[in-house]
Amino acid sequence: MQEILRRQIEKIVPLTDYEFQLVLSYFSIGKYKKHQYIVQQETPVPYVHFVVKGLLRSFYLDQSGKSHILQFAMEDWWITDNQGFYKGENATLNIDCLEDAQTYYITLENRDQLCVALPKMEFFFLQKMTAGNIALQNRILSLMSKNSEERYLQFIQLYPDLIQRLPKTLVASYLGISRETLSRLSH
Amino acid sequence: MQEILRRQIEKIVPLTDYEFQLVLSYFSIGKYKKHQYIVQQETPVPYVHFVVKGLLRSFYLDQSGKSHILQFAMEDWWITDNQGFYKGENATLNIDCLEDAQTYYITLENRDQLCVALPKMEFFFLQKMTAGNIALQNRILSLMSKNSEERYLQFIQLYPDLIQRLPKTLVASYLGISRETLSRLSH
DNA sequence: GATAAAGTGTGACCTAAATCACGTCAGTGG
DNA sequence: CCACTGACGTGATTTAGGTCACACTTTATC
Repeated sequence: MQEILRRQIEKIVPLTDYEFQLVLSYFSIGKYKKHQYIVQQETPVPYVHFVVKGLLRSFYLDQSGKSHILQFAMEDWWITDNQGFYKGENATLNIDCLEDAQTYYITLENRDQLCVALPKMEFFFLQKMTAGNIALQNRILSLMSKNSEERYLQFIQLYPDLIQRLPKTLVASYLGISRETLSRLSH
Repeated sequence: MQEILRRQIEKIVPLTDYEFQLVLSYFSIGKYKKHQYIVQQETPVPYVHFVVKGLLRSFYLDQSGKSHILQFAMEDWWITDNQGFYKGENATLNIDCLEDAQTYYITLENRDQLCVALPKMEFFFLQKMTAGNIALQNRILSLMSKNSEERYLQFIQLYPDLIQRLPKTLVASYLGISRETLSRLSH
């Protein structure tokens, strides 16, 4: 179970058994049930979560009550409200579980201390953050330059494994289109 | 001129004079004229640029020939094609100068070596990347949840200094709306 | 195993924004 | 000083996608 985290880190920096145990010692384990919230708008965001099992989503509720999915996170993904977590502000997003889930979570203080104890972890986090940036930029360009169908096809291609676990309603909300429009696309 | 870079770094990590000279030694200075390209689609992306003077933009040309502005960069901002630069791929974006410009630029190898020579710089880059992530996520939510007018007003509010230096055509292209629609907004 | 709650498809209609097509004006460069 | 280019506004028309309203099916839940 912890191997999944180790494997991800080792794709970027090698770790001895001892070092990995050290890494782990900064994390806690959380178990959550479907529909459970782990971050709620207007409340603090103490943790970033590494998903070990299950499926979560972060979403924004706009003034008119519509929800917009910013991110999904299944096994091997990280999730939090970045703005709240890194700037120490209250959440603007909600995060809840689409399936029963288990995560390793860490506070910002612990993350920073981990980087002091094991400096190569800072490089790991920098690489992850960089990869996140690239993905976000591509999503922006996709929103600006592609129509609904093209975005849907791109999503299928990028996340073939995710799509099987998601109702189309949620995919639509991620793509920024209505449920009905998506329904009409998949003939 | 170099003070602008020093001030930005020192907002995150303190530097001695010696350390700052060390930092600088990894950068080169580039001067560019209005309309000049510093990154071109389908070619390598050797540098990330810190803008010291002037104004640049990165944009994506889609299949139909429409251009979509991903980012502006004026003094005190960083700019590159992230995907090309960090993954060592050819550019998918173009970057050109909207005004005569001057930058400090650095290769990925030099950045990494700088972080070895002065580890706190890695923390600096991590913080910058994190801030970038937050901004990108907010932009995505804005694209998904706001209409043209709301996005325009938000832009004015976020970048009051930028807007004075930009023709509305380019602002429209950044916001993902047509020139004409933007024109009709500002009554 | 009954009842409720999600998920999905589809028709009818509406609307924000794109597109096309002008005209005007300012700046720039030969 | 003239010609060209880019910026900007504005009308007329089109269109992708949103919204509303139903029906039907599948999945949870007590």
